[in-house]
Amino acid sequence: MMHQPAPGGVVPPPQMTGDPQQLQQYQQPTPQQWMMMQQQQQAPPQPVPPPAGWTPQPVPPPSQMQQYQAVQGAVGAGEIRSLWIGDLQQWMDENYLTGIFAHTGEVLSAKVIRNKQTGLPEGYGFIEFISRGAAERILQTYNGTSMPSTDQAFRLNWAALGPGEKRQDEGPDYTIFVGDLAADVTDYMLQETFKAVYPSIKGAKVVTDRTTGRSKGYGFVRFGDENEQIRAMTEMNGMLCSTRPMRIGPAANKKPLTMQQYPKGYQEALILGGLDLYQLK
DNA sequence: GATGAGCGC
Repeated sequence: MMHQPAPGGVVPPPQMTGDPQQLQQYQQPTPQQWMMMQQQQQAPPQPVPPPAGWTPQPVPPPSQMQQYQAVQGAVGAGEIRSLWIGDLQQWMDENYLTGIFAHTGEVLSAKVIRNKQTGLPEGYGFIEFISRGAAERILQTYNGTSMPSTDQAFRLNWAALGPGEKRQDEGPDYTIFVGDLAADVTDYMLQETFKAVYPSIKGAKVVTDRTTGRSKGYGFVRFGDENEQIRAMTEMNGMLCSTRPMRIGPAANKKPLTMQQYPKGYQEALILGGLDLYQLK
């Protein structure tokens, strides 16, 4: 196992006594506010505005965070020290997120992304730590384990961008399906397996069960270069990743190309064929 | 087990 208990200085949470990858049905003593909110939430499945009293207490940042705020400027600028967190439930707010890691003293802030129109959480957020190392420890230690007060697994990853940065299209992705993966294969391992031979690799993702966080045994690898995608389909089929040979197939692309990504002649054919432009945007 | 969906104003 690559994972290790958090090194000195960081008190591991109580559920972290064993292998973090072994999911536990551990239930932490439940803060009442969260439970109450959870119940409110479950009763009427509301599409629209958060009930008043959604947030039990406004978030006064713990005083220790302010100390670290000062440190922040000294920390390497441009260093990514935020984690992206997904699969959040609706009642999980900034308080909840910072609370989880408060004992480390290394959390700077948390942000839950909400829909601008409805104000409802989008199901993901960001957590900023005092350093990349701190964030990495959290990622290693918690990813895949149960979130407090739930049997929902943490889904954590590096934040790809800093706040305010724009995600730019680097062109289309060429994706392959990879099946027969061993249970221990992670996004990172999958990507590394291809990286040396296919430099255009953009990312790899192992599909996991939403609640347990366990691998479903298949995933996707994205390339920037179509030729590398095509080569990988044959060259990597049957190659070992972790302990098992991969079975590679074409990816069923759920996300259609944008109109600009089609070759010119093909665009016209689509239009003549009555395919609406807006379906492709 | 067999075709996801996840990046901030």
